[in-house]
Amino acid sequence: MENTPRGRLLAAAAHLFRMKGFERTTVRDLAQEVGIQSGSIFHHFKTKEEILRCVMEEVIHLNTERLRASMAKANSPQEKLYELIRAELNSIVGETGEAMAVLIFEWRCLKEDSQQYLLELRNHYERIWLNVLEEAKIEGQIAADRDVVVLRRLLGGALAWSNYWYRSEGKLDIDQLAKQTLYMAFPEGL
Amino acid sequence: MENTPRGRLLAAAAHLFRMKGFERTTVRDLAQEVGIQSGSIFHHFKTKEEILRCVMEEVIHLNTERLRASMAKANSPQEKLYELIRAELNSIVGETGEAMAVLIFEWRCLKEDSQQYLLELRNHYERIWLNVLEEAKIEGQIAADRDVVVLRRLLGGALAWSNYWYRSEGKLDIDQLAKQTLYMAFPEGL
DNA sequence: CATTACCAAGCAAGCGCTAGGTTTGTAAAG
DNA sequence: CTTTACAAACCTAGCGCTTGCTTGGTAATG
Repeated sequence: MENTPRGRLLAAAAHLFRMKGFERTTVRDLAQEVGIQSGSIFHHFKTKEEILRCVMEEVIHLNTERLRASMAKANSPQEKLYELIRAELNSIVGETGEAMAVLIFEWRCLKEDSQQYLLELRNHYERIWLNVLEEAKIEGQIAADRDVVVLRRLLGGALAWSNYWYRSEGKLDIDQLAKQTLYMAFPEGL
Repeated sequence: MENTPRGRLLAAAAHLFRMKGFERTTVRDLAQEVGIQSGSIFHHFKTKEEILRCVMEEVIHLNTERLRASMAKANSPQEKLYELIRAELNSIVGETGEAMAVLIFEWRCLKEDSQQYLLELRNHYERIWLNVLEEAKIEGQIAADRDVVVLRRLLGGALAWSNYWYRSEGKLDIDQLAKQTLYMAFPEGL
């Protein structure tokens, strides 16, 4: 996030929303976190909900870009699968982890139209995944009788969950976890 | 849930908390759902938080029992793994699905001591899983270089996620999904 | 001298929860 | 049977507090 008043607010919001949840975080909490008065927030954002939407929008954009970048350096389908997993894992347990958790947990706090808009962004992200999975299936890295959509959902859940339990200070580093996940999801490819 | 005023309140609470979240659900919403006045709720529960705790407590107990029951009819480690997956999947996408989602999403709304108490119940549940996984590893159904705790977490995430996307009306039934999950997680055993 | 960033004060609405009284179901006592 | 007793279930009314947000103004920057 940029070091503007707006950027600082979004960073603080991601942190507080993650810790306490959107509803339990008051605009006064948020204001205190960045050292301004609660009313001043509404100079930067129209509503509290807009802050949430911006946090989510930003993290989706960031991670879609990350996913694209990781595809650039991968060649074989096998390598692509590993890089996808590693990229998503980094999104979830890395710097953007708080915002990712917010994206998942505070979804219901958005109004209908915000949900619709973000859903489209999210679909672009998922398309990247599905394209690679379909390609890998054609090339035989994934067994013919497996549904790639179901596979993506199972895998997405497994990865998303790591936000809950994974701590980078532990003995398991991200690349190891990515390998374990790859091994779990794509035994045929190894 | 029993058909008592209390039971009806808990069922309605699970439903509303799932749809709107704990904070966004007011005691007035809840009262309207069961057809009483908002003040009457506090004849049955001391606080709103207690309602949440009871919903969670009940679903953990229910599912632990379900897990135990499913173990009773399984023999081989392989069969046990399948039954565990099937049981957890039924907890997540079946009747208790709403309460399960509440357990996951509204955790932060609990006070510290409620969290501590429920964590212990949750640990009993997880122990059943880990015992079976460790047994399966000893018997060679799980490769020696795989960490069963990590495996359980990946698998737990994949299953929990199904609460998001799985609809029983679709073409994929629960047993099929359980098989796909088993296949993903334990390729060695097949 | 406009734009951006902020403060101070407070409003209207909604919140969880309480107090005190009323109804309803049940079962023993007369 | 009827009466009495009593607790569980519920209602009415509203208190005290917090919430998101507004308004009208000030200070600093370029």
